[in-house]
Amino acid sequence: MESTSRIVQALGPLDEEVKLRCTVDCVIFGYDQEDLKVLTIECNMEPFRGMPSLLGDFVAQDEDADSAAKRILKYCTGNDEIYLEEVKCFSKPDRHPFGRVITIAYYSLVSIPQTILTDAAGKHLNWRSVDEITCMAFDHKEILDTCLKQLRHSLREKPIGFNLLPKKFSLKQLQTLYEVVLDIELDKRNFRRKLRSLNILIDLEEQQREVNHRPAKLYKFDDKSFEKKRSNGLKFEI
Amino acid sequence: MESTSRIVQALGPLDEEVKLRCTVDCVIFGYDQEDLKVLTIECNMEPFRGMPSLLGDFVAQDEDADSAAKRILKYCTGNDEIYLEEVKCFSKPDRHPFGRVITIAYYSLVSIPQTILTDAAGKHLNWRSVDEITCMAFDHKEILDTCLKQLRHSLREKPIGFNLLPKKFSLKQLQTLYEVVLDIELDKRNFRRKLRSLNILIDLEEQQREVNHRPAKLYKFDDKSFEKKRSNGLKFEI
DNA sequence: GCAAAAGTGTTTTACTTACACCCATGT
DNA sequence: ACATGGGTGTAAGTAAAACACTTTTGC
Repeated sequence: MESTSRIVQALGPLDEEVKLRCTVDCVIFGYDQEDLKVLTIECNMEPFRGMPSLLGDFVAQDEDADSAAKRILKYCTGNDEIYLEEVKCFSKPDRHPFGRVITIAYYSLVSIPQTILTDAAGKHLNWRSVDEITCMAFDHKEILDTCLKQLRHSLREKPIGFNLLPKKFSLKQLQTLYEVVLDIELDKRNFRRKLRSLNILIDLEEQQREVNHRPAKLYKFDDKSFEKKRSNGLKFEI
Repeated sequence: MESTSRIVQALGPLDEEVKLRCTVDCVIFGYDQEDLKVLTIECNMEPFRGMPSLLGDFVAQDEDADSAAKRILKYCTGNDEIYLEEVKCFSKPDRHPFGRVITIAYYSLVSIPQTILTDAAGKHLNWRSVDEITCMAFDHKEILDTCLKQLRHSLREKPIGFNLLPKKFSLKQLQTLYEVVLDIELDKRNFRRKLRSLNILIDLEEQQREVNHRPAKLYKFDDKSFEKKRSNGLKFEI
């Protein structure tokens, strides 16, 4: 630091060299009742050509980072009412071969069967199992790992798992989701008791159809009720 | 989004207008056995002249955001071995009167009596009680509030409170710290039992001196032992 | 009627909460 | 000897964990 004034002024007029590019990258997690997947696009830039890349773009002049992330979600899925959480800024000086670029990383959560990838994007987009991705363009593998860690943490302390399921889901589907993403085993009866006690599910009085076994009851997440309970001190924890 | 290629390429050569300035702001929390305080500097820029401002600076060409934050800590305190946590990116297009500036906000934790503010910075720096700050330069009040919320959250789930105390501290000091920062009351015996069970404190077999009552035993935080226990699944929670 | 998954209670154990007295030091 | 805060244990209540059988549907 050259002088006090830099810090004192904090933000005075400066020369060009401190300007840099800023992007957002979205780790779009998807779930299809099997695997946790992540949406990738094939990179068409050397030296990463052909490698899977996260979905990202520059932050435009007239938008903030959140808006840029939502724009990407809308672009890929036609929808921007999607759970979105900022995770971390990646800013190593040499992280991008084309020059100084910092990236705000986000993750978001969708149910794969309920998500229609838009035509324009669809041609290039792939859902890949997070377990199977070993190598990605840029530092995207590091971003993915960081976001996955954050997802696992948030999943245990906030009721966000529902975003990975269809609007209507069975308790078994919900339990399996937690087991798959967190790589743990849960006791069926204890899991159900816990959710019953939280009182954040609405019984749709509807059943699964066309399953060759006893059909499960369907529920939806009662987000309004949860918000009310949370402000009264309800602690969600799986 | 104009075209697929922006997202596909993710980061191609672009014109100048997407470049912007990036700063870090540090919410340096300090504790003096009384109040939670935050380090501020008097803003010398219109239209915020005279108002308290957080400590911040531009991210330099050859450093990442973490390094910039550490540089600020070193500049203010002569020390960069300080607890530091990234919180959020602030990026509204109109947040800064001098043009497009995005800011990565961090908070850090120090014990005020153990912290010597460096001469150069000292002239302009003030510790202010977080309760008493109503108005700050730029969007720094919003940044402070966000970081304070994050601190309160992290304090309950990670053993970081020690960073606000001297290296040697009594159990009473530790309890009071939690009570002050979280604005709650804790039961003395239950608090002590919990810490004993976590087994993350080292009894220094030393006592307070020059107090006009029974002297308290002094402890230090056993960070190495905690890291070992944490990787074996120990959950810290106050 | 059989295969396949849904649904349901109880007991044991661990953790959390509430609570009151004696102890060591300085003055 | 007294004022001040330091230090300790127990009992009751609540939440977590472990565990097995009956029910409903499709074929």
